[in-house]
Amino acid sequence: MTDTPTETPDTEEILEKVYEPKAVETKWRALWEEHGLGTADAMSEKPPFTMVIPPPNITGALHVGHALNTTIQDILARYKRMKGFSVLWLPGIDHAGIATQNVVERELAKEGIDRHALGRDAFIEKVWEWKERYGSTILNQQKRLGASCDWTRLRFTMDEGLSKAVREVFTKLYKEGLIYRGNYIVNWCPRCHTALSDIEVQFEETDGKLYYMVYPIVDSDGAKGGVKSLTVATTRPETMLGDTAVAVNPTDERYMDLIGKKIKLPLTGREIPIVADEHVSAEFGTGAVKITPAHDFNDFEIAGRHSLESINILDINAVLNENAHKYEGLDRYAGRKKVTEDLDALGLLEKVEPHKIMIGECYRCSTVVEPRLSRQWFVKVKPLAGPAIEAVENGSTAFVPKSWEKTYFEWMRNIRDWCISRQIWWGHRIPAWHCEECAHITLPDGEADPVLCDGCGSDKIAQDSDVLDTWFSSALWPFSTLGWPETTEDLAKYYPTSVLSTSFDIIFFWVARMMMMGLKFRGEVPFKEVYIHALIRDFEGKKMSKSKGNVIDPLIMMDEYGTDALRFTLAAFAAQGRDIKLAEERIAGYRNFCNKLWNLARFTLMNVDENSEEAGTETEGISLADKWILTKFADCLQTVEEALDAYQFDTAAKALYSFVWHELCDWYVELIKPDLWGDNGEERKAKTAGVLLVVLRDTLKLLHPIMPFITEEIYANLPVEKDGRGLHEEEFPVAIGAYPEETKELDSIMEVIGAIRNLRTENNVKPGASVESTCQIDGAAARDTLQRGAEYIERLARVSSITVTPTGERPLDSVSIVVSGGPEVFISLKGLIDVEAETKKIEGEIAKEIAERKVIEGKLSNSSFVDKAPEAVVAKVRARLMEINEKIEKLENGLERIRGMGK
RNA sequence: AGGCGCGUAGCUCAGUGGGAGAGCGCUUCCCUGACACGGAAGAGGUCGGCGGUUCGAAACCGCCCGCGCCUACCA
Repeated sequence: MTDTPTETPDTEEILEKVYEPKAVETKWRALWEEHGLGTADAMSEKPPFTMVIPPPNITGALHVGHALNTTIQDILARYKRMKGFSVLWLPGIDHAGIATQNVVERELAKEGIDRHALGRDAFIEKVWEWKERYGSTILNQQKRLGASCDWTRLRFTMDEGLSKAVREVFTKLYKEGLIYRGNYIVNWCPRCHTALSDIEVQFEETDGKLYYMVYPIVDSDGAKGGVKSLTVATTRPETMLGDTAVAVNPTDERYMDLIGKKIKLPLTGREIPIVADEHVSAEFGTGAVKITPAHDFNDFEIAGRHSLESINILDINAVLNENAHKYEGLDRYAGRKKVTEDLDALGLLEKVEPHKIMIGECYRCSTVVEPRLSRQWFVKVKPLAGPAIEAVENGSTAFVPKSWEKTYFEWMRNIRDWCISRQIWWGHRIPAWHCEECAHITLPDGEADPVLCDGCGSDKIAQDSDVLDTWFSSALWPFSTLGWPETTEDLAKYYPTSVLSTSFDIIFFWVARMMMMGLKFRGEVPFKEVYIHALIRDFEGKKMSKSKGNVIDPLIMMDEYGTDALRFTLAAFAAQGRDIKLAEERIAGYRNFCNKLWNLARFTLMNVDENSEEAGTETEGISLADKWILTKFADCLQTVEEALDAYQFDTAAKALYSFVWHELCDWYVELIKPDLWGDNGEERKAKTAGVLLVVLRDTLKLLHPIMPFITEEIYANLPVEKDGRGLHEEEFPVAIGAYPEETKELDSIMEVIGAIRNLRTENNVKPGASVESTCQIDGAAARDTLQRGAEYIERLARVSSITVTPTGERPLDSVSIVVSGGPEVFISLKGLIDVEAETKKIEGEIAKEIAERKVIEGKLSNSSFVDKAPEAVVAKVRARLMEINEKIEKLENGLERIRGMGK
């Protein structure tokens, strides 16, 4: 390939022809870590910028939602670092109690081991072993994305420090009466064998049935009209075994006389009362509701109001228990079948109708949850929610986009007590000790576990066997990770955090709870802003899920297209307030962009040397094209900066894309090639090479937060002063200069180039052939501009000669285009003109312009427009009218001449 | 049922009171000394519908239609 080794090295030796991300990414990941890129310095004088990563589930693997959120945070972290902040981006993972326990139990099951046989301590040891082996998977995947977290401050919710925070918070809340224990109905997962909080249940609309069951009334003779029975409607007939009442609305005339009477419950023979309750809707079903307090949330509340008994008919597996008598041992669905069959046989099943119902499923294992009565720990949330609501109302914490505040308020204002106990082993064990002798609950005072009962002094106390909801520890994340409850430098420097980036579905689980805990225990909001990013869906707008098989795996995408391409895609689609429909072609498109940038760098390296940077920094004597690109760069810089400050990642990405591809590559590089080849002297060559280098250097800085790998690699190859710094350590660039007048000039020259190119294509001129061109325009200044651009026009439009004249005779054998507000542009075709086509084209043009003129004239003849619209607008419209008139005149002249040629 | 959001070029989406835009796809031509993961030139839209406000509406307001999501105790 290289045959002239004595000359400047062949470009192939500098950079590959096509960008190959793999090696570059591996190299820079290692170097960044070596350089301590993300390591924060709490002693720094710089202002702090803090983010805590939403800790991913330790059992998880990176999905495209993580990839988006990690990318967003990394863009912010790198941007803020370059802007001079002391950035702490703190990474971590949560212990995911239920999910992790499930995973480890499944592993053990393969070896035929049950956790109960193993025992609690041994099992937990197994979980830690598992964590050591697999727990870093997702962290490594985040590193692969380029995440510039402070990996020296990595935290895990089960760390000693964080566990200390959990115990401190639990104890304090209990002592203040904000944590209590009680027997309530909760969501129960019959597969995970634990209680779940309200929001851990996901509702799915399902095709269910509404069963109408006949309940005989005891002593019906006394009732008016001799009513002998009552029909109730239910979606869960099997629960009738646990019915303890039937309720009707007190104002429902159909049933008024029955209130206070009794039902003889079929199949069991129990007698239960008919009660009146406001909650019952007379319109739905039959207006009479069976009440099963142990297995329905509403029924539980109604039971409370009427002091009804609760009969639990299901065990922890949702299998009917001894209270279900002869149905004992059937699971809930088999029980349903048998109960309905038996009722039907007795003639007590009136009818069955199809009915849509919302069924709750466990968010970890999708098993249908069972409302179940049990003793659990709860956080009394209302007193904590108040300040958390206020903090958002008064702007201490702001949501971006703001519309999410409504969701937050909605939930916070209707919040119910939070069930925090879980009947599993993996997690923070509840720091409460029960006394065998007096039933008193003893809490630790300090770090040591209590040994004696606070109440009676007995030493027969045992720690509660439940663990806390994982989200309980997550709620402390913004301050527990900084060292709380110790007083630390990190806490002083970096709390409250600056922004939390997360997805909307986590507002309830996490954001709201962090707000409550942060305010309660730090007296300050945990973050000043909450950026709610988009949800990623597949190309059809469906939620991605493994079962649908429509997931886009970010790891595969990184393999195939490069990490920068994936990151850029995610940024470019991260418009606020809208879901992202992601398709693989998008990523391929931005892979091409990476390659474009790469080749721009190759081109630059071929044309610059170690003196170029200095030459480019001094703007004296630079060319029209140089001034143009510096101006466009300044515009791009401003757009990117404003966009990133406002979390408009799509705007930033698109501005960069269009600047690099269309302005830098398509125009500037093409314009300056003759300069770089020395056609216009050595001085010009050196100057332009300088501007090219400096613009590329600063463009890399702008791009770096979004595409860290490729920009770092190119930057390392540029002959610019680095002082041993990598791009990630550089400051964000500032504009070198802006030249609006010259930029306008070159823009108008480009329009002429566009016009000539258009004429060439329309008239089938071979791409290689040169043509003669004439530009006619009145006004010396306009002609000067074109004259100054003559070289550019000749080169980029392949014109052999260009003549600039005032408006006048049409050149022989030519076709033309009128540039609005610019010249009439001709190219000569020497007898190759298709007169008919040309005539048609011009006629079409004229028709279009006349139509527009009509609209504009209409505006101007409307006195209220002229009077009321701002002057600038009216002036603009007037100028436009002149432009159009001029254009029409030229077109008409042209048409006349063309017609003459046809004869 | 309530809340939020969306409906702009074939597809994905910007635009949010004064001349309809981008990317991808498509058509035609071109391997010109950074790049075919490329270059040049094009075609393509009653801005969901109907009313209203305004000199002026894709944008603001109201209603309607369609779609999505979240919340909810109609069993």
